[in-house]
Formats: sequence, C-alpha cells, structure tokens
Amino acid sequence: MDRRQKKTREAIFTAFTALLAEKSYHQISVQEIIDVADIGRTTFYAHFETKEYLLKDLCEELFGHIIDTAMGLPKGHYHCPCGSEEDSVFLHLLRHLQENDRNILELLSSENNELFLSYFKTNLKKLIVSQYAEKGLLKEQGVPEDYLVNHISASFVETVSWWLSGDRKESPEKMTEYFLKIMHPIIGE
Amino acid sequence: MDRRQKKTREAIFTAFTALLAEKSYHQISVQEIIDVADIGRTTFYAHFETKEYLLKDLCEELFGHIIDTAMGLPKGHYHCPCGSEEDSVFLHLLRHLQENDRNILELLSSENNELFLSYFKTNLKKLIVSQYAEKGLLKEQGVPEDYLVNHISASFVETVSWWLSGDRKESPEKMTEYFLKIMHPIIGE
DNA sequence: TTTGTTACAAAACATATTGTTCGGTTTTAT
DNA sequence: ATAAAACCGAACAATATGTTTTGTAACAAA
Repeated sequence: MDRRQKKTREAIFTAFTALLAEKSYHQISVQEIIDVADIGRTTFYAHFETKEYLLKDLCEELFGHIIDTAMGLPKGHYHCPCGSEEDSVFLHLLRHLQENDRNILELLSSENNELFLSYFKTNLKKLIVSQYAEKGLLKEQGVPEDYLVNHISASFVETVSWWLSGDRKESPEKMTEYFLKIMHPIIGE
Repeated sequence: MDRRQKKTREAIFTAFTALLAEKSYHQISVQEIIDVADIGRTTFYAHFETKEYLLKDLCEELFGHIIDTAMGLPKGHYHCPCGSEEDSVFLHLLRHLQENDRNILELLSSENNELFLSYFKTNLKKLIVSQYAEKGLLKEQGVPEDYLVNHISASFVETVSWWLSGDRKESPEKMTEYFLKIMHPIIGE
C-alpha cells in the first residue's frame, strides 16, 4: 500500500484516539479530527465515509487483534478451561488489556465505554464459541447454548468494566478469580 | 400543573417514543420531534434543554415506574429470594415488561437498545441492593458485594435483551428459570 | 368577569457541522 | 521521465442547533 495512505490512516486513528480519551464520541466533530490529524478535509472523506465508519474500523482493529491473539494461544491455555486461573483465557485477556496497547484502556473507561464495550463483547463471543461452545462444554446445562455464550461474554465485559471503573486496583489474577467464581459452575469442571 | 404544560409534555413524549420506534436516537432531530408533536420550536426548548434531557426524563419515567412497582411488591415476593420461580421478583419484572406499557418493549428492542438497557440497568441496581445486598444475602461469597450487584443487574438486563432479540418466544416463567439457573449459586440458597 | 401571569406560536437569527466539488500540487511506482 | 495516486485548500449547499423577538391565547385567582 502507498506509504502516504498508511501514514494518513494512522494519523487519523491517532488523532481520533486522542480525542476519544478526553471527550465523548458524539462531542467530537470531523473537523476536530482533521485538525488534530493535520490533514485535508478531502483526505479524511477519501479514507472514511463517515465518522461512524472510522469508529467501526478502529474497534475492529483494536478488539480483533486482542481476540485473535487469544484464539491463537498455545494449547495449554485453551484446551483446559478447567477453572485453574493460571491457564485461563480470561487471565490472558486481562493481562493483554493491561499492557494497554494504543490506549485501549482509556477508551474502555472513557465516557464512551458503552460503545467500545459493545464492540468488545461482539468479538469476545467468537472466542467463547471457539473455546467452549464448539467443544460441547456448554451443552446440557438446562439452558440454550447461545444464551450461555451471551451470558459469559457479557459477564466478562462487565467484569472488565467494573475493574476499570475502580482504577484497576485488583490484579488480573484476582479479577480472574472473581470472574471464575461467579461463573461457577457454568465454567469449570 | 398547568393543563397546557402537561399536554405539551405528553405530546413530546409520545412523538419521541413514536420516532424512536422507527429510527435510531441519533438520527432523530429536534425538528422532527417538534413536527410530530405539532408544537412550536420555542415550546420544545422551554420544556427540555436538549434532546438528551428529553431522553433522560423519558427513561426515568419508564424504568423508574417499573422498578418502583417491583420495590413495593407484597412481602411474599421479595422476602424469600430462594430460587422458587413463582415468587421471584425477576418473574414479576418480566411479566410487567410483557405488558408493554408505553411501548417500552419496542424501545428496548430497537436500534437504540443499548441506550435504554443501560438506563434499565442503573435502575435495576437499586432494586438488587434493596432486595439482596441490604439483607446481607451477598456477603461472604468470596467476591466484593458491589461486583455482585453489578453482575446480577447486568445479567438480568442481558437476559431481557436476549429474550427480546428472539422475539420473546419463551414465557416469562421459562426465562426466570434460565436466569435463576445461571445465577445459581449466587442467588438462592 | 376582570386581571395579572404563564404557556405557546411563528419567524428570523447566528452559529456549527456535514459531506461534496473543483482546481491545483506533491508523492509514488514503473 | 511520466502517469497515476494521494493529497491540499477553499468554497459550497444543506441541515441542525439553540436563541431572540414579538405577539396571541389560555389559565388561575380575585
């Protein structure tokens, strides 16, 4: 791809992320993004149809990356979702989040968190399906499987949200313990 | 209160609700609300500072009413959150929702559901605190109490959301059964 | 029924944002 | 070197917001 395109796209993402860290999504105008990114108006619209598409692309990049990483973990991490904290995919996710690539934590705790958390949840579902549902671990629990997938994903997202709203005072290990506790006996043995 | 005020306020609420049923919150302009409600521009702004305050007021009316009703249930309904479905406050909530006062179900399943579900959750937390936390039922489970309150509220809201997205094929009784099952052993002995 | 108050209507207003268009320049790849 | 591309900047119409002004109608209380 053209070097210029990459640079421009990156500049827009960076500007957008910076703005999101300080104000709500709906308070950000395209003009502001343009100003911060220091690009021409025409250029912005050449890259993104609207502000919403920009958000969508950003979220896909952010959460897609995190989930994909988790999907490709070494066997030990996901073949045995047995409740032991060290091997849990969830612990891995929390640690990955804590590294805070591209200020993802700032976004998740900003005013806009609902927006990002919902993207997070969407991507997380895929992971849950591949790690649990497709292995038949969610069958015969007396409730529909997709209801469970939704429940697990939503609960983990809520856990992350709770963690962030308390300024991450707890360690990822502690949070994993909490999460596995409330998920028991759905997940684990 | 002045008859005119009440009528105008009602007209705005009705127009807003109707618009919300067919398009996303952010796609609705103040002008549209004004047109549908058939009132003057000045009048709208005399009643609501912005479109967001209108949303807030509407949600408080809707969910405040539902939660308040549940809080004031006869003793049997909340003194024994023991897992039996018939007496569960959750069953009551689902039944109340099903009555669909003021098209609340349309709102909760519309494109904007996230918006409304988050208001729902906020109000629901109060109920959970009064029915469970304040009775010491959430202590000594090995996780922080407010984490549990959040978890229960969020899970119920997700349950409602799942129920609605599947066009309410299941009965409120069935949904209560599902919910209590995934909440076990947190709620119920 | 009169009177003072309050709510409403209509139109105009400044301001801001959006998404597009047009001419012209720089960068890139071949 | 050259053609294609990505870029810039300025201007544009269209739309939305929230305010102001001037006047009318409905109200509640005496």
